[in-house]
Amino acid sequence: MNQSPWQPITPAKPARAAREPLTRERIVDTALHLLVEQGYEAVSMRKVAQALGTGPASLYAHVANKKELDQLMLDRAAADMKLPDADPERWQDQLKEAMYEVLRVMRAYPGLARAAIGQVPLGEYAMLSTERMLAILKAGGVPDQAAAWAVDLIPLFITATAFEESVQGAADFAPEDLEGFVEQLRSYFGSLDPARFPLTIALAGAMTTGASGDERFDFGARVIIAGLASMVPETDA
Amino acid sequence: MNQSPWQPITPAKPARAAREPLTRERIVDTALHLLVEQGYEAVSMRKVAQALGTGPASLYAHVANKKELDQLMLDRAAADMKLPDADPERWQDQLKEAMYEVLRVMRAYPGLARAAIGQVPLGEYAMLSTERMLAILKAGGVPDQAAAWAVDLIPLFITATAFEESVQGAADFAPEDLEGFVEQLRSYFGSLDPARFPLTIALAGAMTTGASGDERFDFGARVIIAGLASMVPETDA
DNA sequence: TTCGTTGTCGAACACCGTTCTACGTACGAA
DNA sequence: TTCGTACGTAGAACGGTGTTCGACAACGAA
Repeated sequence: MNQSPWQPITPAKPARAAREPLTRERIVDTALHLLVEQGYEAVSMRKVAQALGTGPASLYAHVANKKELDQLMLDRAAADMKLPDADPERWQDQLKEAMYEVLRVMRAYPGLARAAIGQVPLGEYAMLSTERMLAILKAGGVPDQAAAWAVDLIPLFITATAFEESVQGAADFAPEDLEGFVEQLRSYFGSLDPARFPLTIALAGAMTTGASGDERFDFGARVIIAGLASMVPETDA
Repeated sequence: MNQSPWQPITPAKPARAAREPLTRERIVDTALHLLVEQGYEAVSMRKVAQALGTGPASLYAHVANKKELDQLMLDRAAADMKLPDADPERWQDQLKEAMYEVLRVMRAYPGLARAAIGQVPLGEYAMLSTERMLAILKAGGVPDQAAAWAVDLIPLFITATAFEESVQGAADFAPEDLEGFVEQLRSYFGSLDPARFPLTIALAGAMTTGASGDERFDFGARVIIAGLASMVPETDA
């Protein structure tokens, strides 16, 4: 403003020096903020850059690519997870608590599951969660190999659940239409050919139960925990 | 060729009438072929149209959008699944067979899991698979509600597994590098801070076992089947 | 002070799904 | 047989994506 407009001596001193510099941390912060605010679709390199007042190319000095940014967001989110200390007396309850806690964080960052699925979580916080889950399993007497695979299976289940929810959440219909959709589904099941789909028809009600809420997730958690419990070698007690 | 080039009487009669017309079936065929040949990334509306010798806009007369095309591919693939007839004596074995069969088809169409996850499979063939799986579960005495949720949980697990594999398959490193990657992973686990990651270090070997092959999947299948078995109410026998 | 390294960032590339719109062709009605 | 219309075709374009290029500016070391 106070400079001659016809002779741009150092063109406006872009006020960039005044602004705090771009860092990996600020980028992840902004990305997560965008994720919480507007969902996973909104987290594009362009939108993150725009939110930071710059162009997309600038991000690549701090982040290798979008996938790495996803991983960084994931690990930042993993820091929110508070898993219980292992208590041999209640390992099954604790395992379920832990599963709900992971799901809670996944839900807090809708769409993050999309980044998490199929990626080995190597971030520090994610690995701390794994460590705690291993402790619970070992406290319960689950054999080493089973425990090792379980800490792969359990996040897989939770992530897939969260992914599913995020897909449905990102779909066109609003959550309040969900009940109507389920109703539609149930009547569709009921209208099938009874000769070919007898069980689907008979169980139409059961299959469409628990579309919202945690009933389905809780069932999966129970199945997994019971399955793991069956692998604990019998000792005394 | 045999027409005067300077006076295009009926401009070349675009040989389009000679070509068989576009149909939904041909589109799905081409898309699946592309999927098998080049992976999920290659299945774009543009590439499918190009393979059919036309432009992307033409597809929209037969297919609502990409998502519907994904669903159609999925159901076509589901037609390949051959699930066993229910036999009460061997329901657990049969359930595992069924799970492997679904996985086999998912693997035959790499990346299809990406389309399947989070979608209620309503196609005819997909629902026939569900029906057969319900039959196996009911033959085993699994309660109705558990069976109904199980036919949701089981495909979720399989799809997530296939998804994971397709992500790793689409990654930069070739499958032959996988062993090296696993080795790297193991040594990374081993180099962690023993005070904070004692179990991760102790189980580094177990956690990196079965990266390729079916060991991990088999474990998941065993856990789920055992968990379901524990829900079968005890009767005689 | 000069040099070289490093972060910044507008522009561009090659894609993507989808829509608009003009154009032919084919078919039913007159 | 002719006409009108409705429908499938498809080029072009819109707005979006991740990523790369290359010019530029800022700063620390020599």
